[in-house]
Amino acid sequence: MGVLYVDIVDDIKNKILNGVIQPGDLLQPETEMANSYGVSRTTLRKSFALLVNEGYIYTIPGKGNYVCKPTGKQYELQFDEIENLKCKIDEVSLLDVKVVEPNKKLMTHLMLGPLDRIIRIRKVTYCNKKPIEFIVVYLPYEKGNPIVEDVIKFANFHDIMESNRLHFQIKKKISIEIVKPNDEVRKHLKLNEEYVFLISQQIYSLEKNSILSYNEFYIHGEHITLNAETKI
Amino acid sequence: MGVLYVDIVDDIKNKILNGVIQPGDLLQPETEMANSYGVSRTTLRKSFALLVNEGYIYTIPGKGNYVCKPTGKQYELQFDEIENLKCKIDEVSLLDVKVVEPNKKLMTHLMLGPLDRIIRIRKVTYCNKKPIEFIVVYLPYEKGNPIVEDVIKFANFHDIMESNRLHFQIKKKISIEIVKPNDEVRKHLKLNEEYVFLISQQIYSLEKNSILSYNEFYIHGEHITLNAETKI
DNA sequence: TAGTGGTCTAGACCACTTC
DNA sequence: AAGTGGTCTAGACCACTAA
Repeated sequence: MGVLYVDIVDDIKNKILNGVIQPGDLLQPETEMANSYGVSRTTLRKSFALLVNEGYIYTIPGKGNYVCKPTGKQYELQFDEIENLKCKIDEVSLLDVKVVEPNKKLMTHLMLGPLDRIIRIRKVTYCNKKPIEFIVVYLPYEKGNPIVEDVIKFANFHDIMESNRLHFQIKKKISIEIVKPNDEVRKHLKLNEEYVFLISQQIYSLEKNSILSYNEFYIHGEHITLNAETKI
Repeated sequence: MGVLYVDIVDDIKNKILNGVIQPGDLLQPETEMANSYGVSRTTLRKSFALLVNEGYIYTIPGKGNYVCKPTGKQYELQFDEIENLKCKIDEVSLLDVKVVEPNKKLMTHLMLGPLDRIIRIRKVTYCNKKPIEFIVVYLPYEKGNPIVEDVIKFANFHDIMESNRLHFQIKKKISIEIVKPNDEVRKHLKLNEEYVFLISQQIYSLEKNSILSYNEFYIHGEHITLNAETKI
């Protein structure tokens, strides 16, 4: 007896849960169902929009609305190279900034050719005076690229984006692995035989349809836990 | 010149990107903005619904619509204990099924007391005849719990849910860590000194407001990469 | 051609915030 | 009391799917 469209959503959810409607089933036409609920088609469609959004049903124009088959594999993960660390950061220190030639991996991740040049920025994050994260940022070399300065100035990419009004126009992908770090990484993180989390991140500009940055975060396993949960 | 509400969405996105509207800004009232676009308030509200959904604006009833400050930390992650593995599974072998007493960790994760009993099911996943994943499933002990059989029968939880019509009524949380496995895990995975991914998973029943299961997946680092990306 | 969902309108009433 | 967003209606026209 609350809001109509919510009541309808709940009712349809229940019908799905109780097996009255099965995954794959075709629902009644909108007009018909609106009548049987005693609401306007507009209101019913608002309910359907919610159900689609939450993954309960899907629509094929000209055909009808169908009950989804459940997947339940989709999780939401929050990741920020600074805030996700378990401990409080003392310092993010800049190691070096250098123009490098691309190897195969970088050419792939930054979508560049062998003649392009890349700016590499390396940082180490300290926590209780111990190095726990080794960050490598690769940027396509462009004369006077303002992002380079920002990468040096700001600790995390989030702050860079906020400062730059690139805001909504970017897409990021990450992949999470365990790796045995090479000597370089081991030296900077003062590790012996431990394995580390490697989170590689690609940042796309939707506007220019190019890759803004490829980053690698090597994180001491003890200092990070990633948490994720399914939505609704 | 396409669909009206999409054009409006694009226009507002552009205004945000070009700084014409800034994060935190209050937008014109809906009625007013509908007039200036020359559309009905209903259509304008459809545009706003999309912008809210994609994280561009948010609404405070009685006050107005505001431009969001960007976060860009939210990723979507797909996880399934079987399908995410890099290699093809030969076999999922059942090690044992046992009623165990809860330790502190289990009491927390399953929200049980010290007198409750827990069913523990352990499995090993093989790939090219090598063990690569060690699975431990903990279920609250209930007489004739049908899930126990399903856990034994099905390889992954997804299939169990599909078989059980619990479908949409569950919520899952995972946390991802690197751990140095104990002797037990090391034995089953035939490991020496390697570290492993530990993915712990809690499965909630929204219906009964209880925890259906607590699972641990120990996965050989070489055989899994988790991928996630920001939405939109 | 008939049926389906997709878009859009103009107007009504409500609850909430602000003054 | 005035202004805001939240809900809801009844009806119109369109594009697509299917027989």
